[in-house]
Amino acid sequence: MLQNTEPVAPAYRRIQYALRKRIEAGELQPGDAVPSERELARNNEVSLMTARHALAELEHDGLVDRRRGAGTFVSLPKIHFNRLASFTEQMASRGLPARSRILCLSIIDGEQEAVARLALPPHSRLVKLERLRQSGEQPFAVESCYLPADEFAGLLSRPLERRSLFATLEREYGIELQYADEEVDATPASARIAELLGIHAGAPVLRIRQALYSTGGKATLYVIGFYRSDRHTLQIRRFRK
Amino acid sequence: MLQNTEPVAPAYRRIQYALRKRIEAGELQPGDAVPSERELARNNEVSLMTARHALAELEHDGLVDRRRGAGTFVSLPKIHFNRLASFTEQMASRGLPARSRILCLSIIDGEQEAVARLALPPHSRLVKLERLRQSGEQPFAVESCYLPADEFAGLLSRPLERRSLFATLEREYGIELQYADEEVDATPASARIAELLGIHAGAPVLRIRQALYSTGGKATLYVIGFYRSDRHTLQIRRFRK
DNA sequence: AAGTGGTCTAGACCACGGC
DNA sequence: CCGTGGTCTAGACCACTTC
Repeated sequence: MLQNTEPVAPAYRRIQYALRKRIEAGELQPGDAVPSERELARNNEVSLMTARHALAELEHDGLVDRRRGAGTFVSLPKIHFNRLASFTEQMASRGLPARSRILCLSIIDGEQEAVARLALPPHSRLVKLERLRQSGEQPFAVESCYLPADEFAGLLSRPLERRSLFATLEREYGIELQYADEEVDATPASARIAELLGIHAGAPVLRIRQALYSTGGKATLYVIGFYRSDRHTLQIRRFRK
Repeated sequence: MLQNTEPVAPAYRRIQYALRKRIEAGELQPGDAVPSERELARNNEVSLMTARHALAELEHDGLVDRRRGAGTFVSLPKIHFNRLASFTEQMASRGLPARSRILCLSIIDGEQEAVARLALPPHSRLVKLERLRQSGEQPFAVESCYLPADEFAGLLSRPLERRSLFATLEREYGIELQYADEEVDATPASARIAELLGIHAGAPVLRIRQALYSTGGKATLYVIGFYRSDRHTLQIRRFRK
């Protein structure tokens, strides 16, 4: 007879989940000791190896530090370097007011560069969303996003004024963005860009071209942005190994 | 009586080491199956958990992929995105000829920005090394490096024309560079930079300021570089999580 | 069906840290 | 000294993939 086998999380996952929640809730602060392997084993009625597995993975994820002879401690909140974040998220993390104005939202064709970067057949139709990014009243970037029209034509009727594109893609389309490859260079502002950004034509702006990939390595979004370089610097951390 | 207890690597480390060597030697190619947990346990006379530990860490390090029911396989050689690399290394990885001309190598003081970024006392003396970077005969960047003069005055008599600064620091000074924080923006070329790079004054160039940190998070090297943006674009990969 | 990785047990001894 | 994490055993059952 078939049991009603609802999938149950492994013990070590449940232990991790409980600890994560206590850390996120602030009940366990950075530097605080978390329960030892033996304690976790007793309290959760699992063997030492299982409790150990839970803590070892948490350490690997950077949530805790383990010190032999001393214990396991909540680690300092890790700074996310090189994290792919939406404009809205970036501004929020700096405590700045984020606004954007939609300059263009339509279906286009003939954007060869975007089509190529999205690995689509030539002449594919695209949704184009162009926005002026502002911090308060100060404009500092013009960003154009391109997506395959086949899948995302519905975006034309979404409230993109109010909700971030990332959020819409993730919540309404179930898209899980994974990473972006970016190409950065410096270029003189065109007359149009200059006017939108309130600078002189020909002034240097930072140009960032991003191809964003979702689960499975599928290219789903291509973005070209022009940034006033007096109001925006790009921060990167690179590692030797 | 004290045994001659020469420290011996744990069993799982020895297993990892052996597998790593076989992979590096090309005996195990990407996609090839590596011995299963049970095989490793038998052959190395360890328990299953120990063999498992060895493979689990190798997976975590990205050397192998594990698939339940199928086996453990050598993973595709991972590409190092966002790797901190010297000019010499970067050019080599693209198969381009790298050259540089030293414009200035001396001890200076009064470079406040560099002093601040290196977290040194206000009027510290610095070694300044300024170089014109060329790919073949084409100049494409001017880079100025600053290091604390106290530690690195000896650089003045090193053969920096022939050997990369990174290599000199790593081999002769035992410095282990770990990571760099970079700030990128666009700026108009000054008259001097323009002349060196063979472009017009005021043309947009990419400005990259790097603080390089060695083991222990110590700031060791500060670099300001100006890059012709028609010959150099910066590539970054950002991750969502 | 045979083999694989995933989870887990109920112990053991060791090396190390802090008191 | 005691408690901590680090390593390890000799098994077990399960879920999954491959054939």
